[in-house]
Amino acid sequence: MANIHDVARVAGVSISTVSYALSGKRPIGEKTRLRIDEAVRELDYMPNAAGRMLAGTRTRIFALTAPLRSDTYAPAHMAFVLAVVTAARAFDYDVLLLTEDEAVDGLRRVSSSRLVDGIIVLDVSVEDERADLVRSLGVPAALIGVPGDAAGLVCVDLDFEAAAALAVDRLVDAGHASVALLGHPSAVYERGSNFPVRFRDGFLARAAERGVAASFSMVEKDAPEIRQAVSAILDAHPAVTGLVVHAEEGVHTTILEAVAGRGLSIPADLSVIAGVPTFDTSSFTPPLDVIPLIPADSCVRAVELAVQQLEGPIEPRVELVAPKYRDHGSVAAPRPGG
Amino acid sequence: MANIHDVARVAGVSISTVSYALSGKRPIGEKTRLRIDEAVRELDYMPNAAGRMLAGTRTRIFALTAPLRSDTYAPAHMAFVLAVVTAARAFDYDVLLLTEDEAVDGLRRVSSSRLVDGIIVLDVSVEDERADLVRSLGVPAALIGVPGDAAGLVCVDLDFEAAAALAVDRLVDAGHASVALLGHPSAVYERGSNFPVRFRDGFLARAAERGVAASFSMVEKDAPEIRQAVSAILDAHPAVTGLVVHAEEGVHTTILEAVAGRGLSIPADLSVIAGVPTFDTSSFTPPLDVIPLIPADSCVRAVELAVQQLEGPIEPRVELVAPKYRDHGSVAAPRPGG
DNA sequence: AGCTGCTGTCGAAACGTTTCGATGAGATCG
DNA sequence: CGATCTCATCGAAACGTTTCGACAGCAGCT
Repeated sequence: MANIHDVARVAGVSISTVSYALSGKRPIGEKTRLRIDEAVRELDYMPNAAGRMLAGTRTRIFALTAPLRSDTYAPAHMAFVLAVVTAARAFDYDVLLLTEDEAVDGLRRVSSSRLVDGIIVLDVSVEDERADLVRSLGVPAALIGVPGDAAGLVCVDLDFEAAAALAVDRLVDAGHASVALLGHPSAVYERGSNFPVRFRDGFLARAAERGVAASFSMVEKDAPEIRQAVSAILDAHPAVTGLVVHAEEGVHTTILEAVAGRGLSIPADLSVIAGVPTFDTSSFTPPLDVIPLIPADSCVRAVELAVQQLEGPIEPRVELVAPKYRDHGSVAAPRPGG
Repeated sequence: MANIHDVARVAGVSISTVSYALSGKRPIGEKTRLRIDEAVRELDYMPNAAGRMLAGTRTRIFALTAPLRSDTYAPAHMAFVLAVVTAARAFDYDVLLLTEDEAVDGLRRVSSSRLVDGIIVLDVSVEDERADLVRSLGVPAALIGVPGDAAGLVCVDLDFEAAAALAVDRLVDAGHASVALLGHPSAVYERGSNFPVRFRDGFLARAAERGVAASFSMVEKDAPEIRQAVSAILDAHPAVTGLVVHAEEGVHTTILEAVAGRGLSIPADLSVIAGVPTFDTSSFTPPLDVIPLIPADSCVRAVELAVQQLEGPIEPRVELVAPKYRDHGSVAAPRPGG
C-alpha cells in the first residue's frame, strides 16, 4: 500500500508538497500538481486514515448513538440511522454506530479516546442519560429529539406543535368546526418521548385559537380497543368532522377500517389527516393527507450543527424543523348537514 | 486530555513501561504497575485511538455494509445490524456503518485508507457487487448470507435446507403424511436472495426422503390473495395436515385468520410451523412453533471469522448455522380421521 | 540597483502510540 | 567470585500524516 513518501518520490517533490497539493491548503504550481496527480493515480494512493487523524485534529468520524432496541419502531429508526449516515457522508464524515447497551460507556470511550469528532444522538427520551453525558463531555454533539432538560445542548427536532397546528389549520380552513385527535396509548404520554405531548398540546392550543371544538383521545394498540375508541369519540362528539391521527403504523389502517365500518366515507363524511408518521400513508385506502416526519430534515440539520461545532462551540439551542403538508385528498369541506 | 507521556511522568516511569503495563505484553513489576494504574485513574487517561492505530497494525474498527434501503424489511435488518455491533464489541471492535449508496465506493475508501481492519457484509444478494469487491480487496471479511458465487469468500448463514428439513421432520415425526409449504411471492424466488429457494428445496427434498406428500405454493402479500392461496392449497390437497409457512411478518396472521375462517383449529386440525422468521411468533393466536432466524447466531460467527482473519487469511468457506426449533404447541398428531 | 511582496516548494517538528533491542540490577550457578 | 541468566525497565525508532516556518526565485516598485 503506497504512502505519501512513495507519491512524493514518484512525483519528484517533497511530502509536504504532496500534502498541500491534495488538501489544496497552499497553492501548488500547475506542472507540479499534474505530476502529483499522476503519481497518485499510478500508485492508487489513498491517505492513511490513522496518520491523518493523528496529524490533523480531526478523525472525520461521528459517533451515532441509536437505541436499536427491539421494542422501538424499527423502520423509523432505520430511516433515521440511514439519514444520519447519508448526511454525514455529505461532509465527508463516517459514522460509528453505538447501541443501547453501550450508550454511555461507548460514548465516553469513543470521545475520550478521540476516535470521533462528535456525537449524534438519536431517539432522545425525556430522561436521557446520554443528554447529561453529552453535556459533561463537552464534545461537538447534536441531539435529534429534545430531552427534558435541553440546557446547554444543541437539539434538532420536528416542530410538533406546529405540525399539529398545521393539521388543525387545514381542517378549520376547509370549514370544519369540530375536530378530534386520536393519539398514542396513554403510557406514551406519561413516560418516554415528549413529542406526543407536544403534538397534543399544539393541537388543542391551535384549535382553541381558531375557536373550534376539539377533543383528544388516547388509543391503545389492539385492534378491538382501537375500534372501540373510534366509536367512542364519534359517539361522544357527533359534531366531529375532522380527525387527526397521531399513532403508530398499524393503528391507522384499523382506524380507517373502523371509520368505514361505521359507514363513513373519507373525505365526504370525515376528513382525516395523519400526523407525523414515518411511513407511507399514500398507499392506505383511502390515501391520507399527511404531515410526515421526514428523517432527512432533522438529520441533515443535526449533522450540519455538529460540523459547525468542529470549529468551536456554538450557542446551545433547540432548533425546530418546520412541518410539511402532503395532500392526498383526505380532507374536504364538511357536508353542509354537518 | 492526558496522554501516555503524562501518565509516564506521574508514575515516574518511561512511556514504554506504561504501554507494556496497559497492554500486558511484557511483565511489569507489581509496584510499578500499581503506580501506573494510579496515574491512569488520576489523569483519567485513555489511549488516543489515532496514535494507537498508527503504531499498532490495527484500527479496531470493522466496516459494516448494510443496505438500509427503505424497501428491505426494516426490523430484521435492524436486528442484524444490532447483532453485528454487539458481537464486534465483544472483541473490542467498533463498527463503522456504510449504506447502500456507498456500498462499493465506501468499502474501497475505508479499506484502502486503512480505516477498518475488516468488513462485515450484510444482506448479501445473489448478484452482489460487494462480494466481488471483497474478493478483490483481500481484506478480512465475512459475509452474512451467501452470494451466487461464494468462491474465495468467507460466508455465514443459517442452514435453510436444514431448517426446512427440521420442519418436515417435526411434522412427519408427529405422524403427518401430507405437508405443504406456503412460501414467499414468486418474485422473491426469481431474483433477490437465494435463501427462499434453499428453504423450498430443503423442504421438498426432506419430504421426499421421508416419503410424505409435499406441496409448495407461493403466496403474494395482499390479504385477499393470501386467503385465496390458503383455500387453494387446502382444497387442492385435502390430505394436508401439516403446514410450514415461510413468509414475511404480516402474512402469518392473515394465514392464521384464513385457516380459522375455514373452521380449522390449530393444532387439532392442522399443525403449523413458522419457518425462519425474524419476529416473534409466540404472540400469534395461536402461538406458532417456529424455527427462528436468530441474527446473533450468524452475526457472532461472522465477526469471529473476521477476527480470525486478522491474524492471516483463513480457508474460504460457507458456514451454515444449525437451525433451532421452538415449540409453542402448534404441532400435534393428525386427527385419526385425517 | 535595492527593497518588498508574492509564489511555489522544502525541511522538520509534531501528533501519540507500539515495539524492538539494549541495559542495569539481582538472582543463580559452577 | 566471576559468568550467566532472568526480570523489569528504558530509549529510540517507526507508523503516515499535517502544518509551521523558512527560503529561493521572481516581479513590481522606488
